[in-house]
Amino acid sequence: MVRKTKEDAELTRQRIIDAARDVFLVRGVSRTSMEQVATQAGVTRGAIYWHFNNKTDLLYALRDRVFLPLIDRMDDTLLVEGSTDPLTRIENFLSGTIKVLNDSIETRQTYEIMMLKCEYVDEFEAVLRQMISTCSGIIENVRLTYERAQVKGLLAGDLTPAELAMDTHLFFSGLLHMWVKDIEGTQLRPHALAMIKTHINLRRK
Amino acid sequence: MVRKTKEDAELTRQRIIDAARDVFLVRGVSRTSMEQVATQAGVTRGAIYWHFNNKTDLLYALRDRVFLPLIDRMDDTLLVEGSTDPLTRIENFLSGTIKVLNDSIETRQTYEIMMLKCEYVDEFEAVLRQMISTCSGIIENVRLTYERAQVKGLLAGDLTPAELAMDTHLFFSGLLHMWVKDIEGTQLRPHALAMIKTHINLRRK
DNA sequence: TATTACATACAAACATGTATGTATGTAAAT
DNA sequence: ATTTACATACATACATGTTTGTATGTAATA
Repeated sequence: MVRKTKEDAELTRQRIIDAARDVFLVRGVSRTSMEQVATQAGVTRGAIYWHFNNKTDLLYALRDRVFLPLIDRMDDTLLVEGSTDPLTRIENFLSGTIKVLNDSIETRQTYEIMMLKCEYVDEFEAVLRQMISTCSGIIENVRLTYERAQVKGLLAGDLTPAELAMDTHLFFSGLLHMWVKDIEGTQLRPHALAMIKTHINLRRK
Repeated sequence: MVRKTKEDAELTRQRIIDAARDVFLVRGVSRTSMEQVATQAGVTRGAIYWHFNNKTDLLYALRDRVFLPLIDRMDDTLLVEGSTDPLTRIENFLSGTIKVLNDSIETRQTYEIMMLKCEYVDEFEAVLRQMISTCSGIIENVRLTYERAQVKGLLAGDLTPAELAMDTHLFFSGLLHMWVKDIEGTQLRPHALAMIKTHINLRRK
């Protein structure tokens, strides 16, 4: 039994998180035992319990590693006025998220676990509430961006930015769910970016 | 131990399904033991195993009781030409599903269990595949209905019926997910019908 | 030396599926 | 109409296994 440096301990911790992700993906969170995670990580259960209080904490760590960077990215894409028009900024925000899903297997798998492989009961219901709260933030940012588009005369039809933002949010929420469910990546994934473009074009004058 | 008539046995079976739904909703499918379902149903585990092979079969029964009628309803609303125009038929199909969710606690709870309280692993992955297959059928029916709307000159913009059908499907998929997640029914549920109307209006000339 | 980052051992609880027991329904024979 | 044989619809008991969390041990770091 070899004690480690702090850096080594952190590597062990990350290795445990990676292992959890692998096993959660196959077995689902509830049916995964801590022994299985330990085996996958090449440590013992004692090590897991040193780093994490329980399975839920492990799942939190897994989730935070992926979702926090995504949320940080959101403000950059939507609210920072650059050379692109507001509608293109919304499109870039949506397609950027799809690109991250395409590029990062970690992100992809974490989404899949959160959407299809865990049950929102007990202490985990709070996570659902957080997700809904994050959605409210996103909707607000999209609404603000649609307002900018309206001011610039870019919007078709006579719907309000709030209505458009809600419609877009529901569209994108559905897209994410269907994207994740397209496990073999043949039915929806190849078309996701085109669908986003279509969606934005539907509201462009 | 009193043996029952066939009719009584069927009542026992339905009572077990109802009990399972109640317990699954609170504890999640995986964390629910068959003993808990038995207690809730007022029978013993032996009775459950008489009627169902295992927990997965019980979950199938629960699901089928709700989803089969919904799927049957689909063709009626979309494909049967009545006095209403095709866009209104799409709107009625979408809002009709929301109305069923509002009116039937059983439907509502089953959706919640299927979306938030179970993990799609092992034998249950097949259910996910079935759901995706059902979605394809819905998309096709919506596309056909959008085509009818196009022939009648009701569509705004220059998108194809296939593109519109896909956008609508993703919107509605997102709406269902967010609707189900609005557990306290205060954030999205009161506005769902209006959002559907908005969505359809966005494509009406 | 004290603390850390683990590994190993212990204790307890729970859950599943199956075997067996039992009372009653049902159809057929008398 | 009564009796019998069988099947049914459960309840109870059995057998087995797994999993969790915690206590304790241990080598290395700080």
